[in-house]
Amino acid sequence: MEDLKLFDAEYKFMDIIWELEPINSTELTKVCRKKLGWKKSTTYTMIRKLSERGILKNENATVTVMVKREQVQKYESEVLLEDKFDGSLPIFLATFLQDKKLSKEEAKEIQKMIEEATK
Amino acid sequence: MEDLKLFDAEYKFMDIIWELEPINSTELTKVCRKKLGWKKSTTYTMIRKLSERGILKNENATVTVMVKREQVQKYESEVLLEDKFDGSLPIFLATFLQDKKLSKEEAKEIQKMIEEATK
DNA sequence: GTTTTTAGTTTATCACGGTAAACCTGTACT
DNA sequence: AGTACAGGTTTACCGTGATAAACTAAAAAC
Repeated sequence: MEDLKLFDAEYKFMDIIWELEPINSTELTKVCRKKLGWKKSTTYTMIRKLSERGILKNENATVTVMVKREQVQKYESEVLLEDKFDGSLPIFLATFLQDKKLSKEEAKEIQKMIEEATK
Repeated sequence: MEDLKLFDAEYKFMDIIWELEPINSTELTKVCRKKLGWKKSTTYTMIRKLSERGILKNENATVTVMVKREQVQKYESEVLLEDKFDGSLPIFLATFLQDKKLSKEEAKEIQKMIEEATK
């Protein structure tokens, strides 16, 4: 699979694209100038690098994504769990929930998801 | 609070220390040489940088940690959730659990933790 | 008393992520 | 014909994380 690891600047950039795609590339340079303070060439460099990796596509001056936000989120979660928590969701939760309180709604939502993921 | 963000090399290094601390610094250079392929000076550079940040301590040639593994794990989890999932545990879980199955034991464990974190 | 080892510090190199200047080509407008 | 702008590419600089060479000083071993 393509490498879904996004560096910080790449992620900030993708965040904009996920929100606005499909978007004209010149328009995108303007948004990035405003939101990230980037020069035009910086945006085009990013576009090129990310298309080389199959993360997005630039055709006829229109930028569209090849990889959905969720795929990246999932990938990042799995890497974190794998690297830092021995791949164990219970261990992750035990650590994460320390000193935290959940609302009844959140708890219910989660219980339901857990049930549905149980074989 | 001190900055708990650890870079990749720092984390690999801390992994060793969390396992072996308290450990003599010369001994540590040998372990790092073996497990990470590092030269002695690299290990000492790491020791110095991490002690400047209050992550560990080196006294009388004995290295001990000031920050437990769990604190870093928790910090990293919170940053990921905050940055990538809008700080929402349900959203995180919905994404993470896609195409995943949990064993009955895992599910039970998790249900219990959720209950206990509910006010 | 000389060599070896321990326990570091100072200083430097290198790779790479982040950012951009400079340049180029085509097209639309005047 | 000349200017303006869209839509890029080529090339490069800069900061910093990762790694280490070279040097030092004290203690231990011989």
